[in-house]
Amino acid sequence: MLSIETVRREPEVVRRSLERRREDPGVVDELARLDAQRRALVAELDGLRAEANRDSKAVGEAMKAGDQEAAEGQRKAGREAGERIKRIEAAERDAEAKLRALLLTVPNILLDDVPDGGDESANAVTRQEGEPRSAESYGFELKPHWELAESLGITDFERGSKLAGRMFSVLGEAGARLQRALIAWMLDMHRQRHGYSERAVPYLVLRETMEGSGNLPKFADNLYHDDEDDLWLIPTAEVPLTGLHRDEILAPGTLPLRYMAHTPCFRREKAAAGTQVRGLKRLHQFDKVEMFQLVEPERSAAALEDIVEHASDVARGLGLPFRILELCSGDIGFQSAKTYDVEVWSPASEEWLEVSSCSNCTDFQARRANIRFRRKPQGRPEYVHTLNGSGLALPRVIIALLETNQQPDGTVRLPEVLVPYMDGQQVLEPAR
RNA sequence: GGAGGGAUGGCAGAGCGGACGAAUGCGGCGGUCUUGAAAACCGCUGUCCCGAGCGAUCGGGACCGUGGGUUCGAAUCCCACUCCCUCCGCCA
Repeated sequence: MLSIETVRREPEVVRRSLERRREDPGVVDELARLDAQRRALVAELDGLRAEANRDSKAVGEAMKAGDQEAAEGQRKAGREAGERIKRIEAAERDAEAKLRALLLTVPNILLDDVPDGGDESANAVTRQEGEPRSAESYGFELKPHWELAESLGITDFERGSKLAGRMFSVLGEAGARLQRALIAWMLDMHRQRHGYSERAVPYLVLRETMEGSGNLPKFADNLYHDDEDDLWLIPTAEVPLTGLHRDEILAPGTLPLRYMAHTPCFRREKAAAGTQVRGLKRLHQFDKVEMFQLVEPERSAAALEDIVEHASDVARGLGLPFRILELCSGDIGFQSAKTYDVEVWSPASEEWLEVSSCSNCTDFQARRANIRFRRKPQGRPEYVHTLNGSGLALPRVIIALLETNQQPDGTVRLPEVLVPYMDGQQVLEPAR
């Protein structure tokens, strides 16, 4: 959520950011109108309440003085003021609710250094590591991951669909073990080398928690929801991790905070309904390791670079060629002020797969979730900046791993770092 | 699911319907003392909104789990809800 003060004082900044996102800047005027309306009501209300407070006090004094007549007069005045207050209060509440509802739909203000562009074609490749090999260079016919995964016992899509419908999978023994190894290795790396503290969080959260991270009210369509208890299935661990310090004022010296969590992620993928995506590339439920940071505002730009590096370390450690994309203004998500994507190479389909999206959400989520900090014990509270990044999304890592390391006989070599996590196993072999 | 108890400032913990943004203690900050530290003593110490000022700050308003109600006036009375604790039942 933007600060209404920003909208009031620097409307042109907000407008320019919306234009760069290819969104309608008209909301800015509507916000200004609602804000002015609300402030006028607040001023009137405060005046009336001051008056009513004086009346009440006068009743007490008159009674103490034994002047029943004066007390009754003041009592009547207070009663009348109370009635007016009730009316204005209702109007003020209404104005405030309207303002907030609209404010909740406005995306974060982009950082200045975000490259301009309308869609993903304008995203800039900032760096690449490892050579993305062509399918041809392997010297044998590469199998696409969905074939490898089925033959190696990584996936069992038929049974996945039987259990839960389309875009769900069952991981077979090899897949389940491989995923568990990857998760454990990633978490260990982020803890030991990058200083993240692990959390195990709820996968179902309250509406307020979803609002805090920015997923509601705007993106309800993409979320699974339990009507009976109004609980929402998380689309990413970013949601509960953002909620962790909701309504808190962090003491001096607390920041920066680095959290990570492994969770399943649930996405309705409504937009993808009807599109043909094979295998593990797009699922309604997938596992992910998520990194999350809370930092002082002046440190968030550097922290974003750090997170990208932490995500890169995962791809690097697995020996997967990857590249970093700097998203352009039109492609950046709602909560984010600046985003980098990390993509790994899929040699069989010869395409880059997004395995991580690293975002600096500045104070946007902190404001919604009301997460503040103090620089000094008696200092004024300020909003923190929040950042998140996948580290990494598991199904697509598995895709790249299988395709990149496959051998002519249909087996797949495992990266060295995973061997200890796989009980010494070095090669995945077709299940019989 | 049933019965009972509770929710007050960073923490602990008081609070006859008016003088309560709220005693007291602890903690924190600043100071006195000290070579330094501790102890002792003194002072300060919540958040948000509106308005004024470049600003230190000042004026007004709101907030004692949340939402409603009674009243001229609610931390205090009434109702509903949420969460926590204890006991019973059920359960991985």
